[in-house]
Amino acid sequence: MHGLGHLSHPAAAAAMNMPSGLPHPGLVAAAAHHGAAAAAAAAAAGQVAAASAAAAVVGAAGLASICDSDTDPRELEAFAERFKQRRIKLGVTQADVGSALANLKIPGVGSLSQSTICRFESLTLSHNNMIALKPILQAWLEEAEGAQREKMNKPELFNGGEKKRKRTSIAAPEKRSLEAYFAVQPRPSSEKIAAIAEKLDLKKNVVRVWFCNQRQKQKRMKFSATY
DNA sequence: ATGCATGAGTA
DNA sequence: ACTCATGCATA
Repeated sequence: MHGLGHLSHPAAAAAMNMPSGLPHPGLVAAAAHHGAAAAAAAAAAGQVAAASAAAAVVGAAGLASICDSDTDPRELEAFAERFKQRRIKLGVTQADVGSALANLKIPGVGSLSQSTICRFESLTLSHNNMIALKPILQAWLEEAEGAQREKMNKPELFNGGEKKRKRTSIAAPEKRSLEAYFAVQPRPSSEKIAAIAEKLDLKKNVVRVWFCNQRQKQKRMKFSATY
């Protein structure tokens, strides 16, 4: 219901889909989308992209490593932990941080959900996503600690007769089967998906999305070796 | 904290 | 039809 402008940026757009499989990309790719939150990621991605571009210029052809501390997994991990620690010290919840980001008047930066803050702290986001969010959360942390006496508010009360989204739950047996299929073929064809769906008596779309989410999981910082 | 889902951007 | 960032709903 609330509208924060959308942004379009060639830099981020040009590096959207990563060439999975080849020598790991030290590039920054991030996408913008979703309402207000979209703008946030967009801005962050833009900044990082610019920085990477500058550093990339050095490596002519053969080299492709970015020794930037901001992209170093260890640095991110350390920051995430420090962040959580200090956040708790401030007596602020993950949800609070998320909404407070909007009050931080960074151009194009809106609010984020409790889910995203949680995932940032637990490193269960993609490496690129972590890099994009770090500067934003760091800015919030500094401001929050600086004005530790201020008050925070988030009077967002709006309601109507909106239909609640239902979360379909896949039973354990079916889930095990899916995992088995995934181990053999992480990217089944549409036909294969249809077959699996029928066999497990699940909607084809549910199966398709399950595979998509499973692939994303593998790319999360915490479990991916492809930093 | 995490499962299933959406939507923009890309190919 | 996929990837990727992100979120609602829920355990």
